[in-house]
Parts: sequence; C-alpha cells; structure tokens
Amino acid sequence: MSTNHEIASAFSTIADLLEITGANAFKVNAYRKAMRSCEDESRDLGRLARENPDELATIEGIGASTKAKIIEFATSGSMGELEALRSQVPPGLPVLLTLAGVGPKTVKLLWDEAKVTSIDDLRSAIANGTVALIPRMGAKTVANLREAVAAHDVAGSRPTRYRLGEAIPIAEAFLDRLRAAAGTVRATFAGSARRGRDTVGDLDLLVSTKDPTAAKAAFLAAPSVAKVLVQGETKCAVQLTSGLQIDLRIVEDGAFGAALVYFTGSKDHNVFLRERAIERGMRLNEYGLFRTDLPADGDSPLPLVAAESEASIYAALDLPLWPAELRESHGTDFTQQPPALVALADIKSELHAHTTASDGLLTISELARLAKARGFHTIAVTDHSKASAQANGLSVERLLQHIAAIREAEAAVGGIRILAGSEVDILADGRLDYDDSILEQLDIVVASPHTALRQSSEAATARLLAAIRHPLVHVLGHPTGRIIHGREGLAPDIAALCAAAQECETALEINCHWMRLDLRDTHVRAAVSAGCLIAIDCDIHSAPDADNLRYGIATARRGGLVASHCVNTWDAQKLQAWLGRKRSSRS
DNA sequence: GCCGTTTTCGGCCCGACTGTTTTCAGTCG
Repeated sequence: MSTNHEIASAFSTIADLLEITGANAFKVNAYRKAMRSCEDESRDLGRLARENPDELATIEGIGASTKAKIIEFATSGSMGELEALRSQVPPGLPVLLTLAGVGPKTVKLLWDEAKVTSIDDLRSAIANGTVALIPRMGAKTVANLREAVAAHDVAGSRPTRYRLGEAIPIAEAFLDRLRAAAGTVRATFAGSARRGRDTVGDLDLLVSTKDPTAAKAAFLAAPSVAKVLVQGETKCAVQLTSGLQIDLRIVEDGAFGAALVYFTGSKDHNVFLRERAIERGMRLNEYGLFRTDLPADGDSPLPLVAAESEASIYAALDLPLWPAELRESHGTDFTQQPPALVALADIKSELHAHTTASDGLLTISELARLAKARGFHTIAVTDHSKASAQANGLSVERLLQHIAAIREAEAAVGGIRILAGSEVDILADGRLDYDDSILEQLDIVVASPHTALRQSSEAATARLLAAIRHPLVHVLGHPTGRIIHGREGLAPDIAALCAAAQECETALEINCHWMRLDLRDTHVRAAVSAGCLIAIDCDIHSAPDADNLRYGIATARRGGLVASHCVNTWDAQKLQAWLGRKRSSRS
C-alpha cells in the first residue's frame, strides 16, 4: 500500500471511530474530506512531509491538525490520535459500519444496549433475541440486520468496487430498457461512472419521463436484478446478482439538468455549488435552482431560476460549465474557464497494437482495416519483444521478418499508414530488450515494463527514467504495470518521470484497457501540469479492445488533458515529424 | 477539523426513503 493510501486509510478509520463515539459530524466530515484528498494526491505525501511540509496545508481539506498528523505518520509510522481512538473502541466495531443500513448511531446503540462489539456478537444477539429488546428495534429492523449480516458473510467486509469497463456496459443495458419504456424522454448514467473514475462503487441512472410508473417498472423488472433495495416515487435502488448496486432517479424532463448536476456529483462539488447558490440568495437541489431572497409570499413555491440543463444552472451561478470528469475537489478554481479537454472524436491514430505475430488475434491487415474503419490515419504494429516469452515475443530474426510483412501490408491495404514498431520490454535494470541497432530500424518504439513489477520505488524510478531518456523510445507504455484489483504495480516518483518525459519529448501512455488505465488519473494530472506529451492507446490484442478508447479518454479528461498534448490527436504529418525528431536529436 | 474580499468565530448542502412512530431519527447519496 502506498503512503498516500496508508494515510488516507488512517483518516478514514479516525472518521469511523469518531463517528461511533458520537463526535461532531462536521469534524467527521473533515477527516473524510482529508481522506479523499490524500487518495487523489499524485505526489507522495511521505516524501512531501519530509522535504516540503508547508506544501501539505495547500492541499484542499488539509489544515493544521491533519497536516501535523501526516507529518507524524511520515516520520514515526503511526498517528497518536488514531491509536488513542482505537483504545476507546472495540476493534470489531467499525466493521459494523459496512453493513447495509447500519450507520454510527445504530452501531453505538448496539454497543451500548446489547454489548455488541463485532459481527459475531451481532449475529448472536439477533439469534437470542437481545437486539429485539432494544428501543426502536422493531421486527423489520431486526430482519434487515439479519439479512445485512448474512450478506456480509457472503461478500466479506470490503465493499467491492467495480471496474469502469465492467460497469458501463451494464449501465447501458439498463438505459436501453429505460429508453424503451413508455413516456421516457431522456435517460443517462451519472455518478462516478459519468465522472470517468476507474472504478465505481455503484451505478447512478437518471431518467426523465412522462410516465414514472413505467420507468420504475422497466427498471425493477430487469432480469439481472437480485433484490430491490429501495422503491419510492422518484427513487429506486436494486442490487444485481453480481452484487453491483444501481440507483435510479426519476424526474420530469424540465428538471433533467438539475437532477444531472446533483446525481453526477462529486459530493464535494455538489456542496460547492449549493454553497455558491446560498451566497447568491438561491437554493440548489435536484429539482432546480431557486430564488430564496424574495419576500415570502405565503406558501407559494420559490421562483425557479434554472433547471432544464446543466449549462443553465452553471450560468446562473456565474460559472462556466465544467466537464463531469473535472468535478472533483482538487483545489480547482471553478470560476475559471475549464481546459478544452481531449475528446473521443479527436483521436486519429493508435500507437500500441499486437498481431498474431505475438499474442494478438488480428493479422496486420485486419488491424489496419480496423483502424481505417475508425477513421485513423495511422496504426502502429507493436508486438512484444523477445523477453516476453509468455506473450510469444519476437526474436530479432522474427522482428526483422515482421517489419517486412508490415511494409507489404501497408502497400496492400492502402489508405492508412502502418508503422513498424515494437512494444519492447524494459528490463528490471532499465535496459531495453533489443539492441539499439535493431530499434533504429523501427518507426516507433513503445517501451513497457512487464516483469519485476514489485521492485522498490527507487529502482522503478531509475528503470523508467532510463527508458524515457533512451533516444530511440517514443512512448512509455503502461508505466506502472498496475492491474486494477489485480496488482499494485510499480510506484515510481511520478514527478521525476514527468520532468524527464517533458524534457525528452517522450510520450507517457494512458493504456485504455479498463483493467489497466495506466497512467491513472492522478498521474495524468501530474503529467499535464508538467507539460508532458501523452499517448492514449488501446493496446489492441483483439477487435473489441479498440472500444476501450472511451475509458482512456475518460482518464485523460480526469487528468485535464487537452488535445494538443495528446500525440494521437495530431495529423499524420505532425505525428511523423515527432517520431522523426526524436530520432534526429540523438546525440 | 476546515475555512474566510463582509467572517480568525461560527458557520458547515439538500432531499428521498424506511421503519418506527403519531412527528421524527437514521441512513444514504
């Protein structure tokens, strides 16, 4: 676990323990906000605390107290406050907060009234009737608790997050159902999926309709629904057989924009918008933006200012419309004009793709036709190098034959530039898997780490810096090698990589596969602020992989990337010039 | 605990649904 995650986790635990002990709710919130900021910070907080501690207080949500705790953790490896709280609360108690429908008040009640200090205690107390004797614990609540404990036994205590590429297709299947329902006007997904986060805790769907009953019925009747969690007039929630929760909000079409703002979040961004509304004598909720500063007129409704579109609401709050992917709290000044983010339609080339020569499923020609069909002017064939034996990596002899085959295919297919390239392994010590004399014969070199992905941060930094600075390397492929929910990957000094990449004009890759998304959003933000070039590539092994582009775009947008710094948006001439320039600058 | 061109003290978003109650507390997003 990275230092940032350890610190975030400590703040999260402090928040949980404070909540159970009945501390001020705003204090609890402050720790939760500090937790999110630590998770989203691209710099290493341990290093920052030791080398430049004053910087800590400039991070959104970090003040004097949390700054001191970060420094304490960085120097001593623990937090006194956390240990003190732990001594007051039985260790098995915070886990109860993960039970569905159980919050801090319920945990405290169970602890005080039934001496429950763990899931096992709760299970026994339900079974022997102790829980039913507690005030406000009716039959229904006890049954819900029993069910929550059973669900916990199946799923484990960790709330599962779902990878974006797993969740989006499910969302779209539900949207198809909703759009087919009578009366539906608009339907879309919102929440963290719309913000393009690499994983989502649940899915949030929004529908505007003239027939709420039909929308609700279509939603609840979906075949993958295992359990209905909530069903009201405007709000429903279900759990799928996979465990994924889907929330649906039903509104009139006139309120679609307000509901979309509310349901897209982030939570912190909603708070920001609502506070800004208050400052201007208005109130923002999911139904619209309303004036509250006019003389009260009995029971008449508040005058509506804006509701039908997101743009109208932002405009009425004197704000430019911010793209969903940037609606997070990173100390962003939302009164400023947002960057013109790179979009799917801007992408004109794919620079990382495999063929049957190594571990891909497509031939060179099939790959080229796929890229051509997408309107790309260039596709790079970058099969694995010899060290990736498990991926049928190419020996030098096979690579040379492959280059010739690529030239032939380019002539045969026509109408698209096919670059002869390689995804060359970066060996553990930073050397590349082919000699320079071989690499020189290629049009493009993507250098990627595939092995030794557990080496130290220092070793990883040195290894990747060597590749970035290598004069024959154009792109650093999936720089950390992480697999979401699979492996952590390398933890290099991202700032150092970005500085070198900017200097050498080496592009850092955003690998679009939803299991990778590497670089991740926080890294892209660091790369963007360093002025780096970014490659957004699908690492195509089979035709459907090309559809992952949207996930890489989402990650790029979260990082604030504009088209001009994304090499895949360049026209063929500019791309070619960059590929050649790197070579000619070789000393 | 954080934050600040009206504030260094006194605020801190807003509403739906559920279950248990006869008006509301707790949870969730």
